[in-house]
Amino acid sequence: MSQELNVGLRRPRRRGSPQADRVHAKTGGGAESREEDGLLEAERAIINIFVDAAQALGLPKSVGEIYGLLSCSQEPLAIDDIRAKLRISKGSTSQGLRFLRNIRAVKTLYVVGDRRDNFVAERSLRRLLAGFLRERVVPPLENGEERLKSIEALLAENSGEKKSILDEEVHRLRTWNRKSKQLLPVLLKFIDI
Amino acid sequence: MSQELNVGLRRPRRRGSPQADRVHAKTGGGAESREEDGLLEAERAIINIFVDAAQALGLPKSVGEIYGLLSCSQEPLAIDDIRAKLRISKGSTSQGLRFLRNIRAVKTLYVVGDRRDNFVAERSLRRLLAGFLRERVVPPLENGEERLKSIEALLAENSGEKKSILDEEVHRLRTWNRKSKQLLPVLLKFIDI
DNA sequence: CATATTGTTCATTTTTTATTGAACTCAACG
DNA sequence: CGTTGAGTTCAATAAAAAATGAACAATATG
Repeated sequence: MSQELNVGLRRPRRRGSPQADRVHAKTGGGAESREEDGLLEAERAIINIFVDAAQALGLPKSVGEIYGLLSCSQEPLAIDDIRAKLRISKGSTSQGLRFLRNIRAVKTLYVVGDRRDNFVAERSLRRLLAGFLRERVVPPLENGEERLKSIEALLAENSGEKKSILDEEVHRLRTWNRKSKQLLPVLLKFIDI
Repeated sequence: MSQELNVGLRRPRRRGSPQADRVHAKTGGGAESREEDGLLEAERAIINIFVDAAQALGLPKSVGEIYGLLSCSQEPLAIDDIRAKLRISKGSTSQGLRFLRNIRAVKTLYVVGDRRDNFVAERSLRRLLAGFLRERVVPPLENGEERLKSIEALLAENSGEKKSILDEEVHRLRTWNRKSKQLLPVLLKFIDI
């Protein structure tokens, strides 16, 4: 792609040949329209929603695919089921599930007589959000305070004309940091589903 | 980088030779430590905070650099000032400023006797957030409703075993969508700075 | 108008990120 | 304990995204 910011200015476009859509393009096209991978067209459309959401959050497409698939599935799925249905590699599947497990977006379920790990999607938006915040938002915010301290230290040994504006800037960033941390519980309180 | 998810599992690392840090690594190292680019070490550290924030939001590094620089600067800066201080290309600067203008994170300021566009950073977190939400969050949410409608249409012509679970799934996604839209004003009300 | 100054565009290049799959570890099972 | 099945790791590769900079407006200025 060219210089495009991929930042909502225009629609992202593929580079090479006009290519199949995500989650394996629909082939035939009957109303039922099943495929070799056993995914309904509607399922693929739902998965695409999660793929887009993942990309909006800066997560790899495969993470969105996996969560989307599990989210559409009543039964728990094992890694190899997921790999087969999505036609992605073992590695991606393993990595994606690891990430999703970390943020508690999926959990493993014990299935009697099955040695494999079986996964189900966390379907509560509240718990999903909580996991994401805990793993991905809180750590940078906590880290922020330390960074601001070290900037203050740099500024202390300093006395140029810029010092006062930078002091202000640090103060403002600290306020932002504090406010953001306060915001998290509010989010969770508001999202009650 | 190898398979790494870049997703908080581990620290992201550069690939090539052990390289200079962002915003041009500090060279000499005295307490004052100015550089050819005229940036104080503390300024660079602040800019780095914005670079990290940009990357967390899935925005290019250059966008973070530009906003960070403007945010540290008392006077408005013209494109070429920004380009020179950050040592980035004209193209990146222009694109980055366009994006920042779109989300109202910077605004142009008329300076008498100066033909050039001069930029200042929006320093209110509330307004910053409002712009980001309006430009980057609301459109996908609005679009979501349409996508759900078309999925319902697909499901209507369908009657397999999967139909009921997918109906449920669409219903759930619609609830998520609605809740998310309701959340936005709450955010803005809470962030009053 | 010619010319200079400012800013944008976009093909190309560089950098970063994601995916793949063969080689591995680790249990469970017989 | 060897073998099989499940899952992870990670070097290599492919794909996507960002940065560059020359060519191109567009506008002011003399």
